[in-house]
Amino acid sequence: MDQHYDPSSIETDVQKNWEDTQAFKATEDPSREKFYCLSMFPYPSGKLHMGHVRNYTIGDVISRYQRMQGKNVMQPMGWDAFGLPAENAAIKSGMPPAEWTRSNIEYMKAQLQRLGFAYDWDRELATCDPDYYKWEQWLFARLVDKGLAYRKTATVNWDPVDQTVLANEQVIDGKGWRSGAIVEKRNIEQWFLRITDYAQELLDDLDKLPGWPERVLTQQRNWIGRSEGVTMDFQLENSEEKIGIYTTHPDTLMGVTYVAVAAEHPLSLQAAESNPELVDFIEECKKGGVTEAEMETMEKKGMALGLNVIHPVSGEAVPLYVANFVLMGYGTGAVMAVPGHDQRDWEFAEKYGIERKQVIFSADGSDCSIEKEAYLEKGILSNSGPFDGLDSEAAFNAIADWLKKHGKGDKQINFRLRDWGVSRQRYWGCPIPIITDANGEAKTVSEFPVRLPEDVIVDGSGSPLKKMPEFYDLGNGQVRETDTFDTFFESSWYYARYCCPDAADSMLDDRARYWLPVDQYIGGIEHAILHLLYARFFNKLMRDEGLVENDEPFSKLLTQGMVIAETYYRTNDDGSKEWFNPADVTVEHDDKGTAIRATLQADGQEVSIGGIEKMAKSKNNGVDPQGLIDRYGADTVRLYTMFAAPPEHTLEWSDAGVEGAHRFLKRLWKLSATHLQTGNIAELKKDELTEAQQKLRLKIHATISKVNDDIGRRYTFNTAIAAVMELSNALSQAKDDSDNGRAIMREGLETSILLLSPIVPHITDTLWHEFGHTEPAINAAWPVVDETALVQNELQLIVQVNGKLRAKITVATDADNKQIEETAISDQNVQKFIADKEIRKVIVVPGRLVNIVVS
RNA sequence: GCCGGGGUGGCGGAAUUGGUAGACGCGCCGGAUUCAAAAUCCGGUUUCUUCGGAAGUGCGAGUUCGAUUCUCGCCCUCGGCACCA
Repeated sequence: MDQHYDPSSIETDVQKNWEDTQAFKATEDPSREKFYCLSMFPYPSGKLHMGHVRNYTIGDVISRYQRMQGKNVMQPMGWDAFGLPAENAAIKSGMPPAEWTRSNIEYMKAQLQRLGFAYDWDRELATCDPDYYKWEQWLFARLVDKGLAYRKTATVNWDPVDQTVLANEQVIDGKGWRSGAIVEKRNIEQWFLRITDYAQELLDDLDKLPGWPERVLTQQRNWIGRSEGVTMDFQLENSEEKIGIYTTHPDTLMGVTYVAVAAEHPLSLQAAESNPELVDFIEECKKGGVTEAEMETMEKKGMALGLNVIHPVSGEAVPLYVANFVLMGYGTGAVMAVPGHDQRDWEFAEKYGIERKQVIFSADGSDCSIEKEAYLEKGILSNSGPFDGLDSEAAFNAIADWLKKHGKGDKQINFRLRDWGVSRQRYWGCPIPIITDANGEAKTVSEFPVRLPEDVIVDGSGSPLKKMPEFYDLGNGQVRETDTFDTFFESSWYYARYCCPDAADSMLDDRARYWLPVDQYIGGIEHAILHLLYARFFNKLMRDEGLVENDEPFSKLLTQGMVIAETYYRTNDDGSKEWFNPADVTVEHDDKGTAIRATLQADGQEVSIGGIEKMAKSKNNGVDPQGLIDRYGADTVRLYTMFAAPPEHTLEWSDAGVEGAHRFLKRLWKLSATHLQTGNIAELKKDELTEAQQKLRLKIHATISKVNDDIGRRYTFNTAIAAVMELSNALSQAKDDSDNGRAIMREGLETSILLLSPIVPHITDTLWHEFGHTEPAINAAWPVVDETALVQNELQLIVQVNGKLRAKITVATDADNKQIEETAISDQNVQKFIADKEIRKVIVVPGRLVNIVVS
């Protein structure tokens, strides 16, 4: 065999062999245990970035490991092909989005293949293909029929210069990204899906997902935001008009001293007609930031409307305010305010001199004063008329019952989650299959797909569809919808379509019921809420349509961390920063290895070392995977990304680390080549092993056991690799030319090769053949632990005195505690520390340590 | 402001159930090889030290024979957030 490791030639050969033998084609086989491993599909933006490489390597390692465990593995790949970047590229280059997207797909597919991922490419799909999107049009039509999709007016960002709707990310500081014009809010008719109908189930079923990270579950729970409370009406004084409010603290109802409405509330707008000051205030509220962080920290402001409302229980009049912290979009746009028991209300009352009334008192007599801040604990009611003496919990029910009995309110469960607006006033997306007739009546189309015209010019002034009567004008006053779906629509069900990508007569078929749910889903944490929530919702919609049987689409979820890298910059005269790519910078270190100086290779002059940040165009710190693959081969790139950090952590890019990974592969190659030169190997005689040989075999089998746990259960690929590195270090140190010695070397090398094969599949497959195997490594059985190799006659224990390490002793495996104690105490160094002291206690932890406690 | 992660050598990280802190890799130092360099190989590498040891996992307490691990308080940092009544 060649003494020299040449990744590019072996990787080409191995990949060709996989392709020729259709090695990763997945076929349904009910007699075998299936394993569906899915990595989130990429948006075809042009070329792969490091985040993709990391994501897909993780998925590939899991897939290949499961395959070697004997499972029937399916790992597909496809393209999230609709979206805004294609339109932006079209504006810049004039290339139609379809063409741009398809050429990107072609290039990126070649990159994925070059990395050697074990995909079943026969299942490839692109969401911009009519054969794909026709089925979501079909499903949408079903949802319209069922009343789960409906049309209502909603607000969008409107660029008055470009005459187009803008996505949130196209609005920068309130201005259009291209025109710079001040963005306006416009109300237009849009389609919504009733995800709120599924809010409770989406919440409850989170409990069925123990294989999801806790923080994703928490984020989803918070997003759904279930709360139990009470709705009730406050009547306007001297009027028939009522204001509905929602509260989660009805127990504090008797402490209400004012009611506040949102700036956009009808009552507030009405009052503004005769109050110019109020008009100004409402305008001011519109301008303020709307993020949660801004809201929580901003000054609480309001204005009295000069009206009173009647307390539903006491009949007292309390003032009505408009306040900047009340949101029109949530609940009823009005709140009851209890300054005594809500900190925000307390601050508002303090500012405007409104009465604070205490109605909850501590049960145990501890301080519950509301002089300095609101009292937020539960307690006993007082100053609450008929409800005095009840505790908070009992009062919740008693007050709710009272309101219901008197027709003034009722219990209600609220969700933060709102219905999903799916209309986008965009071109490059799936057409919404709706036709509006001359009477303004919307109906679904009956033939699918509604094809998106692809031969168009995108100039940035609105969707081309709106300028194509041949698309929308159907005659007789019938008009086709020109909006397209939110691209989350496509990504909400692609995982199911992979099971049967060629199903021509239905959205899904029996094959989906074989493969689903996805056993392992891998993707970025940035999708923790929206994509994963929508996909879960779609799964339930498809289930209720009889298309799938499972309640949840993804049994296990792994969220990989970001890829980050050092940044380098120079500050220009005008204070702006120019960023330099790490590849163009040389870093000098001091004797300890601390970076002290960085220079630009081009001019040799110094550059500033910035922080370590997420790889991004804006900081020019991205590392192009292609260059690394060309230089080191796919295996090295795969090995480094899996070795540098556990999958959930951020991964800090290091060129030196890549070198190290490459060095390891070279050593493995060399060690194998050297061993193979020693010729034929006799069979191992297990009962004639020397102590050193036993030790080495123990290391081999302990490594198998460790790697099984690390890859199969913990997904800590970095420690699995470290374990094999340890084994290979031990093998290279063993200089043993005896028959048994060479047999153990063979065993150790073959084991290392198979254990590493999910991670670095090309070099291992090549070596596997060099070791005389005719079947490819992907079809080899996973190494099995030889339990007899793990048996030890003696083991090492550590000896502590008062918890401090003082000696290491070797004892027989079957020694009893008394013998162990004696050996420990008689140790010379231990004696030094216990000499003239009294032994108070000896703790023996079997197989681990002895701790001698002395006074 | 709220919610959720983190904090261990010069660096990335390891220590899985409370039991040898720093595995493995990088970097750095020394040596071998070389005309020389690259590559490769061998050895060393937490800090302090009177060379016996001592200290040490963000800071301060606590529980324990024993704490990176558990509890309480604080500091820093990263991520998420839709004014959530």
